[in-house]
Amino acid sequence: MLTERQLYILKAIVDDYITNAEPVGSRTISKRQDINFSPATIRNEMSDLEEMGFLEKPHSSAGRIPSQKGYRYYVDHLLSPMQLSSRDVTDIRSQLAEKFQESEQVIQQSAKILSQLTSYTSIVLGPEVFESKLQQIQLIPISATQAVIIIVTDSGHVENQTVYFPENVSGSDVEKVVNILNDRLRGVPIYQLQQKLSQEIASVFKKYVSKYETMLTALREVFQDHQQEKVYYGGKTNILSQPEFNDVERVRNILNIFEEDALVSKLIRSEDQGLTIRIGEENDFKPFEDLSLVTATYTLDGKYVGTIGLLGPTRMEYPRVISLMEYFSRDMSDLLDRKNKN
Amino acid sequence: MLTERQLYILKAIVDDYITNAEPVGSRTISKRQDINFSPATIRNEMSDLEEMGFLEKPHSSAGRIPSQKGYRYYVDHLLSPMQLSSRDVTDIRSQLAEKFQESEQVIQQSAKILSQLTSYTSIVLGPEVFESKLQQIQLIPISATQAVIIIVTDSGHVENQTVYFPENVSGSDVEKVVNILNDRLRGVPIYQLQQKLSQEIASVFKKYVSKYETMLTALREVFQDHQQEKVYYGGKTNILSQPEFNDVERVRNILNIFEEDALVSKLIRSEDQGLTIRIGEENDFKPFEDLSLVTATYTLDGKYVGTIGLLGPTRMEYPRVISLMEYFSRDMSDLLDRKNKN
DNA sequence: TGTTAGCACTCTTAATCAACGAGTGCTAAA
DNA sequence: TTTAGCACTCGTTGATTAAGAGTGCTAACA
Repeated sequence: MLTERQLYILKAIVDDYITNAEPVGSRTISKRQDINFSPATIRNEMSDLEEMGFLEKPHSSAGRIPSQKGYRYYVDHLLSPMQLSSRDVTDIRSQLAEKFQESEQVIQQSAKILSQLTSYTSIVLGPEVFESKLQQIQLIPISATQAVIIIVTDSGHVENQTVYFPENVSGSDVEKVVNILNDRLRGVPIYQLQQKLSQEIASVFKKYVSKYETMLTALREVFQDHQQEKVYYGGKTNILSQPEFNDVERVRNILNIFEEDALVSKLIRSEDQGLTIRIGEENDFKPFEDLSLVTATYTLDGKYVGTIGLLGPTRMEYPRVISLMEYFSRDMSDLLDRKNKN
Repeated sequence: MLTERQLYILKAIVDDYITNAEPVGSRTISKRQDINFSPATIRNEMSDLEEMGFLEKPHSSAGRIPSQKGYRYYVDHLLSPMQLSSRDVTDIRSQLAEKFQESEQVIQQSAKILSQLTSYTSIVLGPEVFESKLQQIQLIPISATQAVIIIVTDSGHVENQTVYFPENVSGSDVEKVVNILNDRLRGVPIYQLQQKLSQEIASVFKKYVSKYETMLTALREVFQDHQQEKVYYGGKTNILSQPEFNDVERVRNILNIFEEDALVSKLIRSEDQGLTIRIGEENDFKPFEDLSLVTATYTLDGKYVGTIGLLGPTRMEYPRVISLMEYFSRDMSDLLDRKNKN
C-alpha cells in the first residue's frame, strides 16, 4: 500500500534522523543525490506518510521525525543490514581473542566491545547457572562453626558461600557429608539441588551423620541462593552521550534501573532464539518508552545459555546494530563451544 | 586571628549554604534568632572574611558562599559533630543485623545504608585479600586440560579461577600438586603466594611432579591476579540529585570514574587510621575538584582491612557525615570482629 | 494527472531590552 | 563600634522582535 517512492522517502528520513537526531525537512531529502523530486513533492508524500502514522511532527514548522510505527516499518521492511567493516571485525577478533580464559571473561569482554563499537549501553545476561550441572562440592572448614562451601559446575563456574553451623560439627561428619553429596549429586542440574537434597539426601544423612539437621538446614540455605542469572554491563553511561538524554532526572531513572539486576534481567531476557528488536513502548516498560532494545541469544552446544542486549535511543543505528548483534551472537556461541571442547 | 563574631558568622554561612545550596546574604544571617546585628554589620564582617579567603562571591550582587578554605576551616574548627538521631541508629542496627552472613555482605550492606542515609555516594573498599592468609587450595578437574583452582583464605574469602593445562595432566599429578601446595602454603599471606611459589615450591614440584612446568606456569598466572581490593558502591546515582550536578557531561565523567575500580580504589584509599576529609581540590584529582570525600578505615582484630568513603558535593553535611562515618567505622569493625570470633 | 514554483503562515530560537530584586559597599550619623 | 540609608551592580524574568526553517495550499506547468 506504500508506493515505491514513499518507501524510499521514509527510509531516507529514518536514515537521516538516525544520524543527525534532528527533524528532517523536505528540502534536505530532495537535495539528496538519489532523489530527483522537488521539496514540494516530498512534502506531499511526507504529509501522506504522516497521515498513515509513519511520521510525526514535533511541531508544525519543524521537519518530520519517524514515529514508533515508522521505526518498526523501517526495521521490518526497509533496512539494509550493513556489512560490518573489516576494521570492526578485526577489532572484535583481537579484543576477544586476547581474553580467552574464562567463560565469564568472554562475556564481560563482549559487553565491553559491544558498547564501545556502538556507544550504546550493552547488557549481557550471563550463562544461567541452573542450566549447568554439578561437578563437585567442597566444604572447607574455617573454624569450628564456620565453613566455606564451594560448588563447581561442569561449565567451570564456581559459586561459594560461607555457612555457619549453630553447633560444633566434627571433621569426620563434614567429610561424610561431602562424600555423600558428591556421590549423589554429581551431574545434577543446579536448579534441582535443593529438591534432591530434601528428597533423597536427607534420609541418607540421617543414617550416617550425627548432627544431620544442622548440616541440612545450612545446605538448604546455600542451594537456595544460586538460581539467578548474572548481568554484565558495558558502557553504562554511554546513553548519556545521546543528545536526547540531557535531562539529569531522566538519566538518573535509567541509571537506577541498571542497579537492579533482577529487573534488568527480566526486561532483557528473551525466549526466542535469534534477534529481537523492541522499539520504545514495545518494551512495555515506562522508563524505556523512548529507548530501543535489541537482543540476541547465544548458545553453548546449541542450547540457550544467555542473552546479549543493546540499549539505545529509539533513534538507533539499526543496520549496524543488527549486524553487530548477529555477529556477536554467533561468535560468542562459537567461542564458548570451542572453550567447552578444550 | 578571627574574632568570636566572625567565627559565628562563618559557621552560620556554611551551615546555611550546606542546607540550601544558595549563596547566603547578609540579611539572611542577621534574621537568625541567635544573631543580633544588623545586615550592615554582617556585611562588614563578610567582607573581611572574604578578604581572608574564607568566603567568595559567585558575582557581585549575590550572597557569599564558602570557599574551599572556608569549608576546611569549618571542618577543622567550627563544626559541632551532630549527635546521631536514635532513629538513625536503630535504622542502621536493624539493617545491618539482618544481613549477617558473610563479611562481604556486611560491607555491601554498609555501603547501601550509608548512601541511603546521606543521599551521597558511598564507596567502600573491601577487605584486602592480601591481608589474609591462605587456608586451603583446591584444584578441581573439569576436563583433561582444564581445572578450577579455588583459594580459600582464613577470613573465609574465596577466590577461584579456571586454569588451562596445555598438555594433559594426570589425576595423580594434580593430587600431588594440591597436597604440596596445602602443605607448604597454608598460613602464607596471599600476597606472598607467588613469591613462595617460585622460591620454594618450584624445586619440590620438580622432584615429585612429572609435568611440573606446565603446572607451575598455570599456578603462577592464578596467583598473579588476586591482589586487588574490591570496591563496593552505594547510591551511585545519588550524586545526580544534588543541584550542583545538573550538567549531564559532568555527571557522565564522574560516573565513568566509578567504572574503573582500580582508580577509585587509589583515590579512596587512605593509610591513616581514623577519619579523613578531603575537600575539593584536596583530592588532587580534577574530576573531584568540587566534590568532598570523607573516608574512614575499618579494622579486623585491630588491623586495617578496608576503607569506607562518602563522596558528595563540597557543600556536604559534614556534621552528620562525620558522625555517621565514625559510627560505621566502629560498627563495621565490631561486626567483623564478632563474625571472626564465631 | 502528477509535479513543482510560489507564497502565506506557523512555530521555534536567539537576541535585545526593560523591570525587578537581591545583595553589596560606602558614607554619615547615632 | 554599630547601623541606617542609599546608590550601584548584576543576574533573573518576561516581553518583544527578528530571523529562519519548514509546512501546506494554490495555481501553473508538462
